[in-house]
Amino acid sequence: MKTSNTEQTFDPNSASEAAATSEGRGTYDERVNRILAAATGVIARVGYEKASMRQVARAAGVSLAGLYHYFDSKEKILFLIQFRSFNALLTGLREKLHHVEDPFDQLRVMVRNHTGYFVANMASLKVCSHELDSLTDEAYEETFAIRRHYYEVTRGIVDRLFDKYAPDSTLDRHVATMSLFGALNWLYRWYDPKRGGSPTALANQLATQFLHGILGPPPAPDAAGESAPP
Amino acid sequence: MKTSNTEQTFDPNSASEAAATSEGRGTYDERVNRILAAATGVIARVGYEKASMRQVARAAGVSLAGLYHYFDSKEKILFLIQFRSFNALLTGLREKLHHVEDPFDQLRVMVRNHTGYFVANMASLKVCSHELDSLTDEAYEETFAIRRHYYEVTRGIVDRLFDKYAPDSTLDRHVATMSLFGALNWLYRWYDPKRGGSPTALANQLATQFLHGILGPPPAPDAAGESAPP
DNA sequence: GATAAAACCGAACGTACGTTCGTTCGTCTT
DNA sequence: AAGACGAACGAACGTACGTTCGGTTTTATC
Repeated sequence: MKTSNTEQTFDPNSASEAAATSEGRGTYDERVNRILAAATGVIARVGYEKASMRQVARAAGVSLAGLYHYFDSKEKILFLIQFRSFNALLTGLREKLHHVEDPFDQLRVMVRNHTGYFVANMASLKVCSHELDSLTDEAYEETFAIRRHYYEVTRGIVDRLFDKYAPDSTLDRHVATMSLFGALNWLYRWYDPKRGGSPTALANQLATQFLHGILGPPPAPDAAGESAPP
Repeated sequence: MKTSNTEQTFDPNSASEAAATSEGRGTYDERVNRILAAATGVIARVGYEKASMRQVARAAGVSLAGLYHYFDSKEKILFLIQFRSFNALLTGLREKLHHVEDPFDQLRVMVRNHTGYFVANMASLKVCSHELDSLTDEAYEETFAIRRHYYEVTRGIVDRLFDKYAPDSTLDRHVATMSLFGALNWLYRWYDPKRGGSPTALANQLATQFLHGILGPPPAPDAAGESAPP
């Protein structure tokens, strides 16, 4: 009995209860993941609306009807791709933030986490950045909720940055946060891991630009000792 | 005889030779522009692939067949929307740059030009930012060429900024330029003119963040007199 | 008011899509 | 050996799409 995908709900927990019911070629979860990976590639290349289930089936090495044995619908495939990516981004970020205190370092952790996941899963994050509005109803609401959590965690870092290092700044914090997301979510349009610099250099530069951008030139060499970042 | 749209080429010059051959409801060009505006709204709302010619025709107040009297194909409609927007962005920027010398001010001009055109034509720029890869062959090449020119003008400003104010910076100038485009092209995802601040405040903040971001804190209060922006 | 061109439209054509149906083939369990 | 179930597939269904065709109405010119 398969637990999640053949049901009608949008519960994205994908682990089967039984570990390996059939070993024809990998477990059930492994076959799901392989098909999802193929679908991610196709959707990233041609876009969700233009990607046909026949294309996905061919790329995954199954028949068109076989595809529907694993997924209820085309939208469910997109939902799973997005939900898993956003979830990985968010939980990865929350874990890494536990070990860091200063908002200056937290911002660097956030940028490194995002670019790191991007470089390791370029197709997935392209689909996440480009197909934000392709889901409908509950599937949309559910991914939207995670994205809002991701925003709020990031916004919290930005708030603490302003409060600690630039409490008198007139910059709008929402605009600042969204400009950071813009720089990050635009990566899929131009970054080429073969030609661009190393992922770490990319993350460092994006974080540095953002930090200098909102903290600006130090007010003047006269204030108290807590005005300069460590 | 109509000059451009009914031909098979992708020449986007839209001015008819005869000023007003028909006055039923506006000139030929006015009718073309009204249909294009309606198409822009539909494509911005539901996406290019999902937008049907029937939907566009209904929004424009013409029949499905009547639509094909003005445009050869669906792709040509998207091409015209993108070509005209990119062209307006680029020529507007080039004009405004003529009166400005310092790269610091030039960058502010660029950001103001882009955000200003965005706020005045939100649907068009959403289509331009989101449907970059929906054109094929010559239509794609032609819009790609303008986008490259737009990049090169902006990159020139960034280069002069670095050369004049931060010649020893280790930041990658391509990454810096693309992060600026990311912040600008992501606007359509979140900026709401009713709730967000004024467009000028938005432009000022984005320009300030970018300038401080790449110029960083002044190296130290010991260098020569040309290290601080005017 | 006749004539020609432009403007416009209802109806259809062919195709590709997402999804479903009925069935077969193995492989477990009993 | 029998039964049950997961995995997989070929073929089809209904629909919506982009585009075209043949014709009618409107407008401009003489």
